[in-house]
Amino acid sequence: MDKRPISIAIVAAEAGVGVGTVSRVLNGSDQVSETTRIRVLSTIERLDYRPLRSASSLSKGRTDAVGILVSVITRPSVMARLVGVIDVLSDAGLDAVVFNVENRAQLDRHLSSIIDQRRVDGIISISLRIPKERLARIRKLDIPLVLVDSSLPNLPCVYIDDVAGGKMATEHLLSLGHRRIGFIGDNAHTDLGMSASEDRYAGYLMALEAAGIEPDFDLVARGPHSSEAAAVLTSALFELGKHRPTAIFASSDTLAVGVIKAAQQHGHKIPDDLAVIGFDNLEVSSILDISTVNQPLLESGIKGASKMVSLLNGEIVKPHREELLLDVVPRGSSLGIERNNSTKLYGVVEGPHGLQILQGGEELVS
Amino acid sequence: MDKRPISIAIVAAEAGVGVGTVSRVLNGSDQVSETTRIRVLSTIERLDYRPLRSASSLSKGRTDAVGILVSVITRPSVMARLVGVIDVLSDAGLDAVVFNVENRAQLDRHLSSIIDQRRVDGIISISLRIPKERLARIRKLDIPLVLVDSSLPNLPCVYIDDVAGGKMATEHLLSLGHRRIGFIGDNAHTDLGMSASEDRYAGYLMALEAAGIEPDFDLVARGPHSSEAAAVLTSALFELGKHRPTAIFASSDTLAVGVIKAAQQHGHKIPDDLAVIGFDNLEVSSILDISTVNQPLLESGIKGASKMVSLLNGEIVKPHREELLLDVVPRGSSLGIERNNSTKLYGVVEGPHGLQILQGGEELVS
DNA sequence: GTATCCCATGGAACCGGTTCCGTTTTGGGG
DNA sequence: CCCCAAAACGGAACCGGTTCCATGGGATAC
Repeated sequence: MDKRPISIAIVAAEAGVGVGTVSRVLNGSDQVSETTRIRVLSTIERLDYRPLRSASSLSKGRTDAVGILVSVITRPSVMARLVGVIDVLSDAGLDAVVFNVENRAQLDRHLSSIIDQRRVDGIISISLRIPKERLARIRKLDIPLVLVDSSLPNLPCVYIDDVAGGKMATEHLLSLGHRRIGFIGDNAHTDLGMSASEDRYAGYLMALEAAGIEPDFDLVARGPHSSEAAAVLTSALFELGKHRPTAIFASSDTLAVGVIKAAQQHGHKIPDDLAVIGFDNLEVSSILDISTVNQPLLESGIKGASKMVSLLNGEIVKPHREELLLDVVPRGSSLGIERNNSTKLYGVVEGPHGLQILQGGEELVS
Repeated sequence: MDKRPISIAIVAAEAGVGVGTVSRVLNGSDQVSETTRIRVLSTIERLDYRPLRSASSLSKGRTDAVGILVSVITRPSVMARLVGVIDVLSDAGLDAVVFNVENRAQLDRHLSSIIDQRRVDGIISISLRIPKERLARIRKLDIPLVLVDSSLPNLPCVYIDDVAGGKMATEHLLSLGHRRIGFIGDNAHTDLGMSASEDRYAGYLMALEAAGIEPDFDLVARGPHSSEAAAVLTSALFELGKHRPTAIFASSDTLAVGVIKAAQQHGHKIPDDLAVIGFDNLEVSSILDISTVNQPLLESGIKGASKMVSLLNGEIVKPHREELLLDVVPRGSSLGIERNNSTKLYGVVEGPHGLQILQGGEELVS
C-alpha cells in the first residue's frame, strides 16, 4: 500500500515524462503533443491522481476563491442575491467562501480574518457597509472588492435607489387617493450599516411633501425585521382609532405580511380598510397578492459576481457602478383586484397516484 | 516600494530571528520566550505581514475549509440548516465553501470538483442523496463526510423520521375528526434524491390505514415546490365538489401557504371549511398561523457541522447517527383558535420619529 | 567549577504544484 | 542528406509556510 497520496512527481515518473509536462497536461497547455497527453492522462487515470489545490494556489499566487460577506443571511432578499453570486462564481470555477455577518463584531472578525490570512482573491459584500478603516486597508492592499446592494465611490458596485423606491411606493398609495399613509420599517442598523429601510423612509417623506401632505409621525413605526414585529406595530397604529392610517408602506415584504396579518386580526379588509404596499417583490408577496416595489435581487448577485470575475481576470469592469431599476408591482393589497395570477401557468395532469403538475426545464430530464 | 508581499523570511530577517521562530509565534507555540515573541509580533505589525493561507495549507496538509453541498439553497428549510452549519464552522475557524446544487448534473460536477481537486478537508451534504458511485469514492479516499437531513449506514448524519412526521401530521387531522384528508406534496425528485415529501406521504398513508380509512388517490396531488403550484393543485381538488377533502396535509409549509391562499380565493374558511397542516415550522407558518410539524432546522445544521469539526480534529463523533425529534405545532389553520401569539413578545415605545420596538440581544450593544 | 538537562532557537528539508530556461526532438525545405 | 526553426520536453528553481533536528546557552544540581 502506498502511504502518501500520489504527487505529480510520481505521475511523471510513472508516465516516463517530466513534471513540467504533467503540469502542462493538467493545465491544458498546447505545448504538449497529442501522444504524450494521452499517455499522461491515462497514467493519471490509472494512479487515480488528484492534484492538490493548495499547492497549485501557492505557485500560482492565487486561491481561486472569493469571500462573500453576507448580512443576516436568512433574509429572503439577501438570500436571493447570494444565490446569484454563488451561481456565477461556480460557473467561473471560483470557490464561494461564505461568511455570515449578524453584528458588527462578526463583521470585523470576518473581515480581518479574510484580509489577514489572504485566503481569498477577492471580496463580495452583500447588503453591508464596510467600516471606513477596513475599507482603507482593503484598498491599500489592492484586494478586489465588489459591493452588492450598497454603494461607495470608486468601487465596483450594484445598487438600487432606495430613496426613489420609497418614493415610488408612497406615490402609488397617493395615486389611489390615500392621504393618511403610515410607514413601518426596520430599526436603523447603525452597526451593519444597512440603510435601505431608512432610505425608503426618506423617499416616503419626499413623496408626501411633494403631494403637499404634512408627515404625521404618529403613523410611523419601526421595529425588528420580522413579520411579528410589524404585526405588533400595525396593531399599535390601529389604536389611533379614526386617526389611523388608511394605507401603509412597509419597507419590506416581510413586514408587509405582518401588517396584513394584523389588519385581518383586527377585522379590517385589505385593501378597502387598509391598503398595503411592501418592497422587494419576494416570493411571498406574489402568493399573498401583496403590492410591492420590485427590485432585481437575483440579478444584483449575478451582476456583482460577474464584476468580480472580470476583476480577477484583469479585465476592465464594464459598468463600474451599476444602478438597477425598480418598478411598482400593483397587486390586490392595494388595488383590490384579486388577480388569479397563477392558474394558467401550470398544467395539471392525472398522475399515477393523484394529480400532478410536471416540473419545467431541467427537472424533466430525469 | 517593495514589489513582493512580505514573506515569513523577511519578517525573520528583520526581527533577527529564524523563520522557525516566526512560525512558532504565529501558531502560538509555547516554545518561544516572551521577549522574542514580543519582538517578532512587533516586527509583524511594523511590516504589516500577512501569512499566506495556501502556503500554510500546503505544509500542514489541510485546507481548513469544508465544502457544503446544498440542495436548492433558496428553500427556507435548507437555508436554515445552512446557517447553522456556517455558524459552527466559522467558530471553529473553518472556511465554508458553498456549492449550490439544483440538478443532478450540478451535483456530479461539484462533487467531482471537490473530490478531485482536494480543495476542502471534508464535505457536508444538506438534503441531498450522494450517488452510490461517488459515495464509494469518497469512502475509499477517506474524505470526511457528514449528512444533514439524510441518512446512510455507517456515516455520521443528522436526520429526522419523515415517515413518522407525515404520520403525526395526518393523525393530528384525524384526531380533529377529519376523514377526507388530502395530501399535497412535491414531485418526486429522483435526480437529487430528496425523498422527504414522499416519505411524509408514506406516513400519511400509514396513518390513514391505522385509522381504517381507505386512501383516496383523488385527494392526492403533487407539483413543483412552490406556493403557486400548491394553490393550483388545491383549486383542482376543490373541483371535486362535495367529494373534496375537508383537510389537507401539505408536505411543507411553503405548500401549505398556497393551499390556504387557494382556499380563501374559493371563499372557503380556514379551518372550518378546510383544515390545513404543513411541515417544517418555517417562520411564515408562525405569522400565518399555520399548523405544522416542527423540526429543528437550525439545530440540524449545528449538529451536523459539529460532527464535522470533531471528525477533522480526529475526535470520536459522539452520537454517530442522530435522529432529531419532531412535534406537532397546532395552530389556527387546523384548530380555529386564533392565537394572538406575538403581541406580548414585544414592548412598543415612543421613539424619536414614531413608534418603535427595540431589538433584543446583541443588537442593543451598538 | 563542572556536568547535566532543558528550553529557546536557527535553519535545512519538505509540502506539491508551476514556470522558465535550456536541451532535445520533430518536421519541412533546400 | 543536411540544416534550421519550431515544437516538445525535462527538470531545477521557486512559491511561503511548517517541522524536525541539531545547536547554543542558561539554569540547576552536585
